Amino acid sequence: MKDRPSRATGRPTLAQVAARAGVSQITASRALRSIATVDPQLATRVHDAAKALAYVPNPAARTLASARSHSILVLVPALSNHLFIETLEAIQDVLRPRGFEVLIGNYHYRQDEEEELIRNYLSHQPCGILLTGFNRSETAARLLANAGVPCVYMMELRQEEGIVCVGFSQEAAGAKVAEHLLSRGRRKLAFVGAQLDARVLQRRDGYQQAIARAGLPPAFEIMTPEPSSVELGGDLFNRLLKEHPNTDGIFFCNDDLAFGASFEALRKGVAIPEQISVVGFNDLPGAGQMVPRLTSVRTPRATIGQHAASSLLSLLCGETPEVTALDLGFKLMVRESS
Amino acid sequence: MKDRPSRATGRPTLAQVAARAGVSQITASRALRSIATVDPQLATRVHDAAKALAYVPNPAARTLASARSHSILVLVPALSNHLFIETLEAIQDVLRPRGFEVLIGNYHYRQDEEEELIRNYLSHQPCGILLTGFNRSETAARLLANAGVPCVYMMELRQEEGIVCVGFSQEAAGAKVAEHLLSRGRRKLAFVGAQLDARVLQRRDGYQQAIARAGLPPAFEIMTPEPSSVELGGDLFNRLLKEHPNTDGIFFCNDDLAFGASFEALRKGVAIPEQISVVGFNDLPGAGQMVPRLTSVRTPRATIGQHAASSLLSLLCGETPEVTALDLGFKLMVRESS
DNA sequence: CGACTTTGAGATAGCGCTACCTTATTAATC
DNA sequence: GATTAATAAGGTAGCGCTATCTCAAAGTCG
Repeated sequence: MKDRPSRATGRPTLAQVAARAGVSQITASRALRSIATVDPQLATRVHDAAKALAYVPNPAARTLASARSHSILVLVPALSNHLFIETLEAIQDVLRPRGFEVLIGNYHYRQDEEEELIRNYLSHQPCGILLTGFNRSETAARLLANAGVPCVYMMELRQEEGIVCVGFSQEAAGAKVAEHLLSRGRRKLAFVGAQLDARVLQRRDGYQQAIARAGLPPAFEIMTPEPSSVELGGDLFNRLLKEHPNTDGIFFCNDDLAFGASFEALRKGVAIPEQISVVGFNDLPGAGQMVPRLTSVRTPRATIGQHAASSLLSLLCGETPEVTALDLGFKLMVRESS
Repeated sequence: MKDRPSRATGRPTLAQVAARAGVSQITASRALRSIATVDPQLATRVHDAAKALAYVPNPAARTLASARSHSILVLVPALSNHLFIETLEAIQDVLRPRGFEVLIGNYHYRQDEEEELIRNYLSHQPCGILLTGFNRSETAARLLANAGVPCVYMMELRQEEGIVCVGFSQEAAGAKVAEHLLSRGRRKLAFVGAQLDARVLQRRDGYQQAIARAGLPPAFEIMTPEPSSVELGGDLFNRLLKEHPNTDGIFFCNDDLAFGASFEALRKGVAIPEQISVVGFNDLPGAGQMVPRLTSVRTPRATIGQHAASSLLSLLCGETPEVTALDLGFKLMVRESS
């Protein structure tokens, strides 16, 4: 048994820790991984030795030997949206302290890119994957299934055997917005959506259904696949005013669009909320400072990240959560704009 | 020589590729890594075999054997700031197609957290590191130096032997803002800064120096270490108006603060730019849509990421760039607010 | 109380690659 | 034409860990 520092990094190896603790290498390995079958007294000796040598395990060696890394892949459709940043941060706050490394994959709302990322990152043998929603290519889904890596889905809910997900009902949120606008006496409603991912469409559906339930004609829809931006919000608002000048309530699929619309309204002298009520989505920082302060749906994005990460940890321990579809709800923040 | 699929992933191994190509494993390895000493004809055979088997190298094995991974660590002070997201995206656009994996470390503007991230990620033996600015703990700097990993510094410039950096002069940008406000006839200037990192202070210095050069008294400063936010911008603006009601020009250290101030001004009826000129920094998306449209300094954050990544790649090839401090400049976007 | 299980520790053998050394082949030099 | 130098391929031996098997010691039961 050799016990010398690592060739490359010059850092101590497990063999050195074992030698110092006076145990075999494999016992040291087990002790450091907190595997039950090691005597507590020996385990303490090993931990002391590791601390004294400032031992840090070599992740590559660990991954090669065990065929599973300690990294967790998180796939999000965008980083430019503050929404996912907060989710990511919450995930990291849970996983990093427990010794997991978080790999971030941004697929820019593109299925082919997501597929490519999955293909690439699977070669790193992640021990778990966090995914956004359920809408992905057949191939991507098959890759995930074949890999046999535990997955947790975020943002959307689905009651299905073997699927663990954390989110809220996008439909219910859309419905809530419709009910709010109706309660304000608005009757000529519109929906403005961009970057039409599954969740935007679900919100739209919930919104329209609530309007239908109230016995009103469907909301006019302006939808574009372009990426959302403040600027686009202004453009779509102008288009809406031109096509349907008597609109009195608008649900924007996200706050960025609503911000842009608000600026245009200020500029054109369109009175919000007197002439038109405006509601956004996500309650991004800044929504409460807008002029007028923007009504928006606060989504539990940080909490979703936190619970998704925790659920994944449970799965890694072999536990099966009793609640497989965790609904964290949402909150309509009513402000001046409606 | 065994040539069977990987135990864990079931995926083909290098041995299989070699067998199929009728060469030794090491030759296959060299061919796939494009090492010159292999016959072009053999190399083609190897590449064909790899393609036929859909071979993907095992990064853990590669890292363990070569004591160097194919991952590049990028350390940024925040993800919540759109600025760094754009830089990150540009970095990934350069590095991912070349087979490098990008590891993102967010240290939340905290030196101790940066140090911890460096310590942690060095165990993954990254082949290069991209850092933000030069301001870090002694320990962090020593860790980096000892690791012997090529580094490129972003956002700030420093002419120093052996340091490769890509950015722009924060001082010059600050000075440019001062000159612009002075050219608009503003004489009672202020500087409002939050999240006081080195770059904010450099902008402030440049701003004050330009004011001094014009023979005017220094700008009044409101500075707070709190994280920047739209809301904070409004608060600091109100504080400034109370303490120095005759201020006629404000340089906000970033756009978020300027946004918040603009909203407060609208709400209070403070006329921008008639009563006070306002200038932001970074020219975030939305600055051009604000009411009034915000004058801001457009920073080359995407280009910085792109060039920093390219420079790092050069260093990895053993090349030494002739320009070690690449100044990408900036552009003052003059709009309605000034 | 002897056969059986349980438990904790160690020895061994890789994981899938690449560094390094060695050998075979060809080119270059006097 | 013998010696040296350059070049290209292969053999071998790990990288630093963990899975798996083995074995001794201690507990359990009818």
